[in-house]
Amino acid sequence: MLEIKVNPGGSRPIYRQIMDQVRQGISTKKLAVGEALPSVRQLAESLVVNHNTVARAISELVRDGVLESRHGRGVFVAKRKSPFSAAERKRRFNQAMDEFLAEVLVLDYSHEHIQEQLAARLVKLQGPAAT
Amino acid sequence: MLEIKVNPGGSRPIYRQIMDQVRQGISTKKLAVGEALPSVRQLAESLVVNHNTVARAISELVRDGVLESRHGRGVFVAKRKSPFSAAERKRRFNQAMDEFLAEVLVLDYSHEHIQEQLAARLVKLQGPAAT
Amino acid sequence: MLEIKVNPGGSRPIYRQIMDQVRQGISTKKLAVGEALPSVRQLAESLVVNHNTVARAISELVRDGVLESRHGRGVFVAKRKSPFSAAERKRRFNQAMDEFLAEVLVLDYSHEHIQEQLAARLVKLQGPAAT
Amino acid sequence: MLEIKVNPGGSRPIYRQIMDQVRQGISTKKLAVGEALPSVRQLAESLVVNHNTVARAISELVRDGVLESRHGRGVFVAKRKSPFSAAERKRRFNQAMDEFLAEVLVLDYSHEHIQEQLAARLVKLQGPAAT
DNA sequence: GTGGTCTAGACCACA
DNA sequence: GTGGTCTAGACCACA
Repeated sequence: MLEIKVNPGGSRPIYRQIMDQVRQGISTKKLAVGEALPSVRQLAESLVVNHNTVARAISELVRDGVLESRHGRGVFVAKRKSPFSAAERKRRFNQAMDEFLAEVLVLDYSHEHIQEQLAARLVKLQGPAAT
Repeated sequence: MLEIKVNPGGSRPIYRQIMDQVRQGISTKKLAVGEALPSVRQLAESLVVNHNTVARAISELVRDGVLESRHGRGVFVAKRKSPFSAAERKRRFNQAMDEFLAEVLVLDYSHEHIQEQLAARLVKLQGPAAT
Repeated sequence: MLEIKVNPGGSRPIYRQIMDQVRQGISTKKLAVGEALPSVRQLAESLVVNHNTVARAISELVRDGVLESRHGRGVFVAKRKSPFSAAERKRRFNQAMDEFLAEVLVLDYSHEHIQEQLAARLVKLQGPAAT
Repeated sequence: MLEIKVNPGGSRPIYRQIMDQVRQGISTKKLAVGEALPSVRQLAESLVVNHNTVARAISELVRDGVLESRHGRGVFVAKRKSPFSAAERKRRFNQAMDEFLAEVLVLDYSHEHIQEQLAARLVKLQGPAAT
């Protein structure tokens, strides 16, 4: 069961926060392939958010091939991989990197610190599974 | 003289691009403390950008204490240090990292690849300095 | 200037009808690369449709790389090509073909007729330009 | 005996998949006029599908005059011809073509490729018949 | 019950 | 002015 939390004040739109957390849930195996998500209305209620907002997050994840929707039945974690071409993946990667660096370089952290923090995060993602 | 470039296509707002580059110019000493910035109009013209957009960037930097405005004389680099509190820096850093990872993890790159790319980027930033 | 018409009764959702017509406008060169679209609100008014519906169509076209949005300025026809991998394009093509055939075979047209109709449509798309 | 297969993952509703296959069974004489269909419950079980879904498909086919229900006896293939008016057939055909082209044209395939693929598909359909 | 679409209307961010 | 997000609430389609 995936736990999602949403911060309505933040600068990141709510529907994106939901998308991010679903994707992270999948990356970290908290959500297994084929598993069903809570229904749109249930999620909306538990997040105290309008159902349209949840629906938007989910429908974009479906378009990205991360989820699969079966009308009348529910939404499931898809098995498909990234539907994007290598060029598009690179483009998105670079853009994300650009924005990250723009945001972070301004904060005057050392390059080492930035790299260590990234490494620490990635390790945490691989998970408590590792003993 | 600081060279600023602006990418109107990107998803990053133009006024933020300007702010970031001014801040980086100061960090990297391309802009010295006490140095004057070009006027809003000049900047706007050279960047091919609405002058309101430049004005907004400048006024937020003044508000943050990065720049100082002397009425009728122009805008100057302030002598204050990092304008963020430690807590604020950390918060910003973590948020930027969250967003970066959310974007990038779905692209099916390995963790090693992500780290290498970051390292490569950081090296390039120091780059031309190396003699 | 692109002319769009929408049929609110139809089984195809309005936002998809809009997407289809924008894409066709681009395919048939009625919309040039770099050209601006009418604003979301203007389009909504002329189609007698809520602005959210138009916004949805446009935002999905942006995600598909067909359009480019510049905040505060407008929406423009992008120059990017299909961002999808070859496998994904094939998958989408086959799915569209499946649905087309399922819909059409039931109507008892001859195979020749189906092919001729397709050919006729494709010719028409290339346009009145050909003399 | 007609073999029906249903793909629950696809975007096409299950009840429509069933309807289409019954119709095609009749066109291709796999289902003879007057022949009985399996009961709703049997069909539902063999397709691993909710019986309401099967019931819906059948009842719409009855409404369209493709099948005939004889109370207490079962459901039979009716002797009527194509249940669509010429105008209705044309309308459906054109709409299916519109949607197909809308999906497919953005995928950057050449017109030739699209036509070849269609031809190949149609050949395969006649296929196994060829002795 | 579950997903999908749409309107009306508000409010924010950017140029 | 222009795009973007969100809520409240309705109604439809599917299983």
